Amino acid sequence: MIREGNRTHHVYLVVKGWACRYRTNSDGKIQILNYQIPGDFCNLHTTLTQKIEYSIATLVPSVIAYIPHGRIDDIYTHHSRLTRSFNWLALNEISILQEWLLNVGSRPSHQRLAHLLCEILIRARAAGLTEDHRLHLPLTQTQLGEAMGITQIHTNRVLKRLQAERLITFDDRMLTITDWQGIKEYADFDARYLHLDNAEASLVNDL
Amino acid sequence: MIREGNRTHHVYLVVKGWACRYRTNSDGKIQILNYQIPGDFCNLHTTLTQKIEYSIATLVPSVIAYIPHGRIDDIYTHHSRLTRSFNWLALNEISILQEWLLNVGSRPSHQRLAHLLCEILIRARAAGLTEDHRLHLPLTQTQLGEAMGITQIHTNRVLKRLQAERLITFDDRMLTITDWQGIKEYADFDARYLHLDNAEASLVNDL
DNA sequence: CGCCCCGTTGACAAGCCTCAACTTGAGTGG
DNA sequence: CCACTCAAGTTGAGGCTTGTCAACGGGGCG
Repeated sequence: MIREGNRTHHVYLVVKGWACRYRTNSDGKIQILNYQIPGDFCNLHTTLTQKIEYSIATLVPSVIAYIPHGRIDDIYTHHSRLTRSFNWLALNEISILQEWLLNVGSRPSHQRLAHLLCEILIRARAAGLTEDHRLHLPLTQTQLGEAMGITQIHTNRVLKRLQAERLITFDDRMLTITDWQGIKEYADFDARYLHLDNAEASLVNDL
Repeated sequence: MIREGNRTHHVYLVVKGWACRYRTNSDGKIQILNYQIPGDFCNLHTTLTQKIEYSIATLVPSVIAYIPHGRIDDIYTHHSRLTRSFNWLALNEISILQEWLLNVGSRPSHQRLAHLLCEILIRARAAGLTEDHRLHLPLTQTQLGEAMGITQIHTNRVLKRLQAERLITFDDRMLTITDWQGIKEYADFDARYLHLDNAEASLVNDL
């Protein structure tokens, strides 16, 4: 959708599908910075600076809403309640990024994957994408690895391990958490950082 | 200064000294999320939710300004220009966190350290803490390691390596970048993500 | 003097990466 | 309908990076 370094005059909102924000370093390695599911903005940054410092890609065919910057500027100047909501979204992104940094910086790969899957399940559930503890997860092992800073091959081995420990099953893009309490403890996962009790969804409806 | 999970009624601003935000996982490992130098806010988060999800500590004896939340709320409702500045600060923190995530997730430890030192030099320079390419850096090897997700022992080895490659010297808390162009290329460092050309400092003066 | 924090160094082990080969399934073109 | 290609996944062997454990030195401070 957009490449690092370009300019854009729109903010992108995922309506349907999956997208991700990522950066590449000079070795060509990709680091995924966050996933976006329906209801998530991809590039809040560009509401204040038009230059974009990361790339955005859809991971499956998706429906994306384009919101012109002028519209956002309008909100900033005339709707203080909505402006606070935007601020809230930015701070929420900080929370998630901090958790990812903790995850990548301090947990071994099996806990790292378990933690990522926990986050994905909770966020997907909030977006209405789950049935019980099942979820269509359209990510390849490569893309999961890029979010955790490990290779696709190692992601494969760690996925096998989580399945062998009877915490999940993952076949044909269908993820099932078979032991939610177990994986939460295994991953040291605490959902509070996602702030899902707050009314972030209302912002989307107001637009 | 504050521990994870507490509540606070103030936003902290570093006036003099060094502080850091960090999280600990259940193994007791610490991950530093950002350093704060004079002019930096420690906990913008608490402007919207009073619960704090990370700990904050000073790294040297420091001077910290306490700004009551009421004051910030006042700004949100009456000063739209300043509100935008706060929003800008939040988005800037996102930029830095994203860069840290890229650093920890995709670079080997020697590049990781080099990149961190580049960032520190640039930010310290903007805060007027440098003389030329020298800087009093009051961080222990343990604290540097906690920002990069590596152990103190390995940090020691990597520091030696950067010195052996004649990129830096670091003795008695005095850091000198002896080859700025060299270390930038070595670390794959591009300062744009810090947004130092923008007028973030003006916010502090206005308060 | 003794204690503690910080840094230094070495030996060894574990985790993860790289390289490589192979399988499967979906899509494409003859 | 079949051959071919390509993306995704699987598996094994070997090596590099980083962690762990342990010991030691120096400096600040009670």
